[in-house]
Amino acid sequence: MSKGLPKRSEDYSLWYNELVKRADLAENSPVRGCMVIKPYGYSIWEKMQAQLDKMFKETGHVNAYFPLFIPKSYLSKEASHVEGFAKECAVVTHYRLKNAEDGSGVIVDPDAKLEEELIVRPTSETVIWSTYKNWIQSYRDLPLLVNQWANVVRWEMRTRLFLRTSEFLWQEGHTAHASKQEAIDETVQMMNVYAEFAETYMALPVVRGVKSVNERFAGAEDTYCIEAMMQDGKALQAGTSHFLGQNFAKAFDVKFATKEGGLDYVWGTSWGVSTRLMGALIMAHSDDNGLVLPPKLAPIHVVIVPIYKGDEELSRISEKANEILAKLRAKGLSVKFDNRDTHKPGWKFAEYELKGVPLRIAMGPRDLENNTVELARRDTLTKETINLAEVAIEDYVSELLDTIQETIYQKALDFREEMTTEVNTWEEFEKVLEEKGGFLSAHWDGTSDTEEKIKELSKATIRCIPLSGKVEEGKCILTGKPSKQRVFFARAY
RNA sequence: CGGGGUGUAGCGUAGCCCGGUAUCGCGCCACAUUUGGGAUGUGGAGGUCGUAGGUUCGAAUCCUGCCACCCCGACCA
Repeated sequence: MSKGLPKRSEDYSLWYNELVKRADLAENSPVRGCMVIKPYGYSIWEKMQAQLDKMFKETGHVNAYFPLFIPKSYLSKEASHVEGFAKECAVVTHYRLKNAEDGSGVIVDPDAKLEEELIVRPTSETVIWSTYKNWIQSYRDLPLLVNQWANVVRWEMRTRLFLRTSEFLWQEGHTAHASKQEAIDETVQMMNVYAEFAETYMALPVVRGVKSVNERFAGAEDTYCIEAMMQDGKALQAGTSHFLGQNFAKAFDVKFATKEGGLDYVWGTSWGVSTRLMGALIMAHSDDNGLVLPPKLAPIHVVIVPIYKGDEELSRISEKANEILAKLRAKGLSVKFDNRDTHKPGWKFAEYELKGVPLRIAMGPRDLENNTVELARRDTLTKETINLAEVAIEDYVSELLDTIQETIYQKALDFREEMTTEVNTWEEFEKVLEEKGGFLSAHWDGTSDTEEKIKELSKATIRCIPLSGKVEEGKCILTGKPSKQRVFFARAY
């Protein structure tokens, strides 16, 4: 491994790719478009999962698991849904291999062709709704609030670690409701859960909004989303929540007996976030020294690095270090004491910076003499010396971690604000997009044609119609037709 | 899937134009000296040059096919 990461300012995507690999988050696999998520990367994902799962349970959802394979016929039941996914589905056609007669290895046994081909799920609406048909008879069975943690496959042309891979991990919530309003409320609620997760845990400020018709989920009536801004000025969709109307209920004939004695189709929602959040986390906060992780998602909060000459000194430092370690752990913090003698302190400093550990405590003979430790913050790269007689280290560290979490969030928020520009003419739009990037808050006439045209001309898409957006009369940036609200445009991942 | 680029040791590379069995750095192993920001020295291990063919006495090098990866488009979370 060579020193130093590529600079963000020189080659942002190279920086990202290298960082993902060098920080031991993930690597490319032998299978095209798929990734190996390495233990360190996976432990961040596990922390995300744990928190999200808790939030889902708190809002009344339960977990279940549905099959990986979907009969081909299911996918064609909802017309716009097929259209949305057909181009990127992996298909299972056979169920057996055999040895080639010429000894060249195994081949697909042509006699083992499946009666009906199976699709590797690109998303599970179809299997789940076909199951819900049996689970729902009466309004008493509603609402049905189910989530599943799973992998899905979308055969992507161009892949990038975490941001877009052919197989990825995610959660998909699928709910069924007796009324339209209740389903809409659920959709909005889950968007808000995602937004809260992003902001509080990932320290990632997001814009809550609704997708335009072009950008919304195939099969949905409305797609709500959270959009984040990356350091290179490109937007990234961090989560989506869909109001499905009665589309899937009608496609899979899911009806229920109403309280009033009638029979009606149920109302559905689905919502998901994926390992793509890992990409967002990396691109939002990290710097040229490596990862910067918000304490709430960092697998290791604090690393203690001893500086010593000889075994005797190490054992004296270890004794003190273990005391501190015990105190910090008692506070519920994840602490690592790196007493490996195979690497020098300087090497370890660089290593933990690369991996984004929020706080580093260094302890050497001088500290032992003075009863101090050196505390270094990953986010600001600043150091301070703490006198252990004057402050309770566990309280100090614990508060500092909270400060770091806030600082990272605030920095990302400031950046997002700075990268959000109101534009009023097409010339301005093109200029800002080219020279600055970021979100462009602009008027749009509300038609798909115009959106399409803007995309062709500028490569920018409507990221969302912000829920907190300024409602004001204006003229469409491209056509000059009347508009009632500003929407957010950006080039996006 | 279109356009461009790259495949040489675990990683990064030189050599390719001009054919003669592979260079350097990092990492790895051993020993010694080191340890408050990626240590130094000495010795050592490690390569079917992406892959399959072809040309040739001889191919990393020339030719053809295929594969993978990267960048830019179209598609998407």
